[in-house]
Amino acid sequence: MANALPTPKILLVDDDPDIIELLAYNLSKEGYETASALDGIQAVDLAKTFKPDLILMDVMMPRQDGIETARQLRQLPEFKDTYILFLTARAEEYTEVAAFDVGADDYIVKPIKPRALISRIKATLRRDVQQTDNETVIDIGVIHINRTNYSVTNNGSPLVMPKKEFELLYFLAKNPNKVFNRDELLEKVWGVDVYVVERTVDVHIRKLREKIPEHYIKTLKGVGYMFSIEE
Amino acid sequence: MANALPTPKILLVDDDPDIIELLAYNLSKEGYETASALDGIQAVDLAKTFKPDLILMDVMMPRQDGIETARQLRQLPEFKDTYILFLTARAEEYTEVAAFDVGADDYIVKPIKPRALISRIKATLRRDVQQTDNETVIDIGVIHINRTNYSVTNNGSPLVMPKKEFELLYFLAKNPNKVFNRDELLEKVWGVDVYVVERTVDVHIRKLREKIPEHYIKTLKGVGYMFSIEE
DNA sequence: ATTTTATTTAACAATTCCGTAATATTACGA
DNA sequence: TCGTAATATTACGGAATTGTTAAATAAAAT
Repeated sequence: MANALPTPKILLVDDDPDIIELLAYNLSKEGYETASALDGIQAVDLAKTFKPDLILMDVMMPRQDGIETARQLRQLPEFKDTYILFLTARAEEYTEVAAFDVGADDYIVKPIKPRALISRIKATLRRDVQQTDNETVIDIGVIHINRTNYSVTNNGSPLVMPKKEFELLYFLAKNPNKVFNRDELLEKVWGVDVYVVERTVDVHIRKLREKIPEHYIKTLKGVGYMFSIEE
Repeated sequence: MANALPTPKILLVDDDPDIIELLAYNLSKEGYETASALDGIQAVDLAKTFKPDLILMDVMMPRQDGIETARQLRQLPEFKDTYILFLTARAEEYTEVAAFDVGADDYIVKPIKPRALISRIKATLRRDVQQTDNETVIDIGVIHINRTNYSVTNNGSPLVMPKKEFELLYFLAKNPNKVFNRDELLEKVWGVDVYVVERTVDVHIRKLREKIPEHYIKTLKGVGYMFSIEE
C-alpha cells in the first residue's frame, strides 16, 4: 500500500482468536501493522504501548465489553483522537447508540467481509490525512504549488512532476528557509519505514533543480538542503 | 430562509423507528430540535406546523416516497427554501437524479455515520445563500453533461454512456482539476457499501477515454485520476 | 427464457518512476 | 593549489503502477 506516511497501526480486540487471525491476515496484507488483545482489559494496556491509529473492537467480550473499554480509552488523553470501530453481530440499535455515545467512528457488522472491512478502514483513516494535511496551496515567488491536483507552475507555466519529486518540493517549500539533512528528508518525504540510500535524495534534488529556478534550493555542505526564499 | 439561528429545527422522516431514534438521539445531542414522521404523508402535515429549517428524509418509504414528498413540499411556498436532505442506501443511484430534480440539497448515504451526518447538516445550515445550482448540467470545453437525462455530448455529437461510466465522468467533471485516488472514486461514485477491486476504476477510465478527447482525463501515477480543464 | 448489455475481474503488456552505483564536479581546509 | 570529502550528474535495471484486452458475472431488456 502506500505512501510517505508511516504505516497505520491497528489494534484488534476480540475474544475469538479466529476472528483476530482473519482480521490480522487481511490487514497486514494491506500493509497495516497490527496488534491484538483478547479482551477489553488487555486492550487498554496494550493500547498504551502500541499507540494504535485505529482500534477495531468487538462489542461483546468477556470481562469487559467494548463500550466500556472505549469509554476508558476516551478518558485517556492520548486516545482522544484515536479512531474506534466496533464489530457487532448485527446492527442492534441499542448497541449502536451506546457505541456512538462513547465516540465510535463507525461500526461493522459481522460476518466480516474482508473487502468491506478494508474499505471502511481506509475511509476512516483517510479523514485523518485530510485533516492534518492542511495546506493545499503554496506560493513562493514565481513558484506555485497546488496539492489538490499535484500541479506546480513556474511563472505560470506548468511543470510536470512525478510524485516523489512533488512531495519533496512540497515538503521543502512548506518549510522555507529551514535546512534538512538527508535523513530528515527521507523520514518526512519517503516515510519512516522506507529504507533507501541517502544519496537518493541528491538525485531528486537534481531533478527539481532542472525544473525550478536554481536559487530556490540551496545546498549547505555537510548540513543538508533548504528551500530558500531569497534570490 | 436560512434564518436558522437560535435552535435549528430538523424534521426526520423514515419508516424505520430505529433510524429515527438514532438520528434524533444524535441530533438532539448536538442541540437541534427534532420532530419525526414515519411516512411522507405524515411528513407533509407535520412540516406545516413544525416549520423545520431542514428535512432529513428517507427516499424509500411506504405510502409515499421521499421524492414525491419533496415535490409536494416544494410546491408549498413556505417550504420553497427549506433544506431537504435525502437518506439513501447507495451513492449516485437513480434516485439521486430524481432527488435533485425535486430540489434536494444533499443526500446522505446509509449506513449513517453520525459524525458525518452532523457535519453535513451543519454545512447545509451554514449556507446563508443557497447555491441552488446542484448542477444538473456541466459544460467543460466541448463536453456537455446533463444529469437530468444522463446525456453527454462531445462537440454536439451525442455519446452513449452506461450508468457507471456516466457517474464517473460526472463526478470527475464536477470536481475539475482535482485528483482522486481509486479509493476515493469508489467511495464517491460506487458508494460506501459497494466493494469492488480498485482496478475496476481503470477500466472505466479507459472507456471514458475512448469517448471523450484524450487530454481531459489525466493520470497522476501513484496519485490518481483527474479531470483536467487544460489542453 | 433468451439475448443483449453492462460491469467486474483477471491476466498480461506497456510505461513510468525510483533507487543505485559509477563517475564527474565542486567546495573547502591545509 | 592540492587533496579530500562532499555533492552533482548521469545512466541503467528493477520495481511498481497503469493501460489494455478478453473472459466471466451480473443485470436489463426483449
